[in-house]
Amino acid sequence: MRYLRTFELIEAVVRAGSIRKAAEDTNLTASALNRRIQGFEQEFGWPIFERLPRGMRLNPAGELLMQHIRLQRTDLARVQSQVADLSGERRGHVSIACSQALLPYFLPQQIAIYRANHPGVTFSINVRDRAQAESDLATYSSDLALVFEPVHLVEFDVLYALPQRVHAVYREGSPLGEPATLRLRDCLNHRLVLPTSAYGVRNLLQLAATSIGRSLTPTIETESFDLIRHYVTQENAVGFQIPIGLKPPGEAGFGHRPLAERDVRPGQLLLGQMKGRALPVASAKFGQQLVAALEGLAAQLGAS
Amino acid sequence: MRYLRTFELIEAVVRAGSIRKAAEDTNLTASALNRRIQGFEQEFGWPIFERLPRGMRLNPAGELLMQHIRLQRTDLARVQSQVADLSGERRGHVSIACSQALLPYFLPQQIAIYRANHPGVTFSINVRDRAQAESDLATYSSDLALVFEPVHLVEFDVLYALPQRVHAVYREGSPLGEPATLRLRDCLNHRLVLPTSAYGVRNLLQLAATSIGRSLTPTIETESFDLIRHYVTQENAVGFQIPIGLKPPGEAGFGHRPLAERDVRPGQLLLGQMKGRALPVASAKFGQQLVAALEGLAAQLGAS
DNA sequence: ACAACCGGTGCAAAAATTGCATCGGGCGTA
DNA sequence: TACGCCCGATGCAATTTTTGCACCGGTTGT
Repeated sequence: MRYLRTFELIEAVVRAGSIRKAAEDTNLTASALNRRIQGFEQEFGWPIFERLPRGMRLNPAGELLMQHIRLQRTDLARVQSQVADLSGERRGHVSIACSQALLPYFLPQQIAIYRANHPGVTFSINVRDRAQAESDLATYSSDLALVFEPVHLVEFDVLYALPQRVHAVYREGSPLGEPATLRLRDCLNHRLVLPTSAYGVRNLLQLAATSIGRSLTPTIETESFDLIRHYVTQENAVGFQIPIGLKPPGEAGFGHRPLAERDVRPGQLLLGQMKGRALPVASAKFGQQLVAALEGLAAQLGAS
Repeated sequence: MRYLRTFELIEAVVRAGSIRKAAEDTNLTASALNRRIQGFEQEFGWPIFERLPRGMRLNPAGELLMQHIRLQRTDLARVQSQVADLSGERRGHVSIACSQALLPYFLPQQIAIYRANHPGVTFSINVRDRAQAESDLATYSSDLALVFEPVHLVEFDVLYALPQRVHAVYREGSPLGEPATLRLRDCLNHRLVLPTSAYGVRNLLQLAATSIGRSLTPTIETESFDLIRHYVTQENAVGFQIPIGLKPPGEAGFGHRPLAERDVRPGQLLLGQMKGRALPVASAKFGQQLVAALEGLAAQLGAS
């Protein structure tokens, strides 16, 4: 869009940190770029950049303007998507920020189902921890977020909440599979493979451990849920996951079962979008599908 | 704003209904304007106008685009207002859609109070019936709406709700001033001066009359609340108003008192904005002041 | 002291926008 | 049926805007 060019240039300067570098990125001369920025500031009424000896940085007015630019861009995308929809084109793009737990089974399956009906729709899956996922929504980098135990919840519109108990993950044959109820204290006597504190599972465990006067001393701390799952098959250790990322115990290749609810409270897997935002058609519909799928899981849990 | 020029031109064409007329309004040639529209449509990807033998009309895609244009415009205004605010300028503009009942005393007083603290702020007061007020919000023509008994309430964010009983208005000395409680049936035996059915007061009365098996046959039906108030001093008739638009009975120059609640249910005077919208600083602050003022009135009613 | 950046500016070349003249087509009226 | 009127569209030249080039003054780090 030609008329958005000025905004693109402003964003380029923000990214590059200086006019000269941004000029290279945008195939323009520093002088031309400089004058467009100056021209915009004059029209806008206030400077939007601080001029530093080493380049340009947004001032507070500029930060406010950037919000506007982002909103403007995504709202245009929404309009175009709606227009495409009413033209019967059924194409579009879905951008979703999600926790790692959704990657192995849930999301691939849901995306495949959706794309079977709408082959013209493309997807971005942005793997984020729970704080990042929310800032993704706030900056319009993602349309939807599917995260476990988000942090802030302001500006976050919850579309669906699915309770998830924390599961312990262990090598088949481990004594952890034996007792009728799995208690946290039993797990803590094993070697621990834990996600970092950016993740909700760690957070829930931390709270639970503290309340029984224990501390969490992980043997392995990692950002990769995949590694947690696979490590417990190598060494006699215990990891923790939420069940949506796990196959049933029989098929998984390792054992897993929920921790007692009185020890570790269940967390919530939340599907949400940015508050008050009108989503592009494709994202809105995919969101509806996810809600239906999560409702199905909840019903299944309730039954079993 | 230079980069919004294309949008201005599109709006001019929408208003004028044809390129040639819009060209005159915008001091452009029909040819230049035509090519800008065509250029935009090409960039946008779809035509936004239907070409009729007698001119241009928006197609559905164009209607969607207009929403975007309006949002874009008002969001820019919000940013500029916020920037002005952080520059300490304390200027801005407040646009409010309101019922006639607010015009005589309430709004003038509130605006004066606000302007005493912020002389740089200007106001638009758009007098609207309750349906129009909501569409004003939806098209971003007004930032706030202060209306009695709105119709839809979707897309409407209620900032404050003040219950208002319907008052009968009558000439001083009228027998209506006498009974301990004023019943609707007593009023209906008088000549009636009623607002049209676009207004909430009429609506409440209609419901009440129907439920006691009576019908409303106005002697005078008008859109002017001012006329209602003044007419009852001329002829021995009864009008109806909400108290926020009336001085106390002693000072008003005519009598007024509430109808029995069991006859006519109280309506609600609602202060609201469009759902999910971030208001310009000046409007948001004026909204806060109105909330405080309405709370004051509610406390006063509760006490008396 | 010097090189390497930075943003800003005068001036001419390049590119986009605009105005003018004109075309073809639908619609109402005679 | 014919005519005038108003509509949007387009080729071409004039005009305005944007851009590139060369260069200035200033700060930072070596």
